[in-house]
Amino acid sequence: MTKVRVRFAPSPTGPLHIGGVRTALYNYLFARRHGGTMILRIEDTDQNRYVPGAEEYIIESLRWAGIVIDEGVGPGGPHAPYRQSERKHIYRQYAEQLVHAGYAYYAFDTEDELDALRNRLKEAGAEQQQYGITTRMNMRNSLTLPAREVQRLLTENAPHVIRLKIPEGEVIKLHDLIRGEVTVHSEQLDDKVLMKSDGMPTYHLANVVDDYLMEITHVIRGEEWLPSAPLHVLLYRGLGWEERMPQFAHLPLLLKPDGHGKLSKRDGDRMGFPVFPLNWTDPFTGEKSPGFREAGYLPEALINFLALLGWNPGTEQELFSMTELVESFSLERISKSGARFDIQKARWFNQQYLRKLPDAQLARQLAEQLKSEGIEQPEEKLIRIVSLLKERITFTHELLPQSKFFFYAPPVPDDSFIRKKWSGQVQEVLAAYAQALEEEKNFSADNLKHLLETTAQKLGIKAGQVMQPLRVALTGETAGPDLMAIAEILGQKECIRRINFVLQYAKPFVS
RNA sequence: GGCCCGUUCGUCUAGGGGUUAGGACAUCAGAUUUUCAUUCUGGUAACAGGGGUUCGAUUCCCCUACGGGCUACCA
Repeated sequence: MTKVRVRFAPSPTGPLHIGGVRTALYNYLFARRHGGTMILRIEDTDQNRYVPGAEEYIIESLRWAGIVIDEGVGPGGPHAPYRQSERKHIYRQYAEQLVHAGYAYYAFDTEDELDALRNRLKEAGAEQQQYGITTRMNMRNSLTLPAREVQRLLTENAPHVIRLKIPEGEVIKLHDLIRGEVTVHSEQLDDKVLMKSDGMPTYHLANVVDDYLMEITHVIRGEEWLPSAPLHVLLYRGLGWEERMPQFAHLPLLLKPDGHGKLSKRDGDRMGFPVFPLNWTDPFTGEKSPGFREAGYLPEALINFLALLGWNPGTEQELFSMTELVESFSLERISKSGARFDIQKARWFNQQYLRKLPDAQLARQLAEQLKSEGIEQPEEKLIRIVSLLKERITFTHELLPQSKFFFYAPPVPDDSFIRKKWSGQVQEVLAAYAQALEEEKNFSADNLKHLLETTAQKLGIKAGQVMQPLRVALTGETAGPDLMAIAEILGQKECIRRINFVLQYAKPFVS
């Protein structure tokens, strides 16, 4: 096999959709698996839909996700430029080549004329309203107009497009690596515009020309392109490039978590999760879209989650590093049907990956969060705190809220809690415990626990019965990590102070 | 509407002519724990329907239903 070359070819019309990230990922995995090249091409042939910042957003998203671009916009390469707007000058000659070979034609119809055609067909109850085999001879184009008239219009620079001339009565077959044989009758296809009147190519022409020129071997893209794939086959054929036509693989779509249709930004907003890799603010409307990065997802977790949405390794392994994904990836194991987007599973992956993070790294994150509160703490202490928390959280941003009591003395406990859990006996044990802590030299969790047990025992009660009150005294919470480990970190003075504070407060309730 | 693609637990999926139809997330129950979480154990839960082919079909074929995509001088 010739050297694998694949491309990810988004259009810069807004933030990159999460489905686009998955498409990029599969391209990347396939390239790496076969020692090939991953190319980024920007398909900005629609000047009306261009959104400033979108291209940068795409590049930053891929970088964050760990998808490395070998060639294309960014790193450059032998086929530069990789932005289609900058390649504008190269498309027209191919379109004209098609015209000369009889595979395409000039069309001069105005928008009104096209509308009229559609309406006419609609009223006549036609199955499809298209500019094509059955209708092209009724329109104003180089097939119907005298040659001299066409020539005149062209030299006068009259607005026109170039349309593909779909052949009649042909069955177009293409082999899709995921779906197998796909068959379409040419009558179903319309005479797609190849060159627009603004001089830009449409997607169909540009993608075929560029894929050929850039020596793309495999086109891996979303299923929404499947219906136009036969058209592209015709283009390769007309251009005389059929020999070097890339292989196609049309990926199943990412679907809404509930209901029907493909995943959209609305679903994320509605159900409270991102559908974009990074935060995005629309430069025109100011509308904000949340991103996975800012929502606290680790790129490795998101990638792992995405990889398994539509592909599986055939083993029971669930956790994959990028390297492992590369090793096991294959197009054959991509499923054919769309995959519902289940954010629960994404959360689970994040939890798994968060646990694997070194304590020092989590401690740095916590230090960062504390900084915004104007608090500074020794790294060594933060590492101890973080090690207590890491198995209990899903996102790093939970670090601060879950550890606040280490840095702030808790407020007085709820009256209702006191009424339920407090007693003279509890009060007595806690007082004795605070007393014992005063004299304690060894402030290790083990020792503190032992001390609590013996203190409680002496007063004829089990340690378990004062655990909860003690937790509230120390942390202000009724749930949390191992209390004795917390006490150890809090330190002698702070523990005693907090216990005494609560003792004072609770006195009126028990006397 | 037309065309194309698809359909295994709630979700992601494995499997495949004869299986107790497997795993993961979620969910439920139990165990552990000073609480919560974790962890461990166990449970509930699926081959869309109808016809063929076959000794036998969830698996192969056809039809129906349902779902999705496309149907622009957008990608």
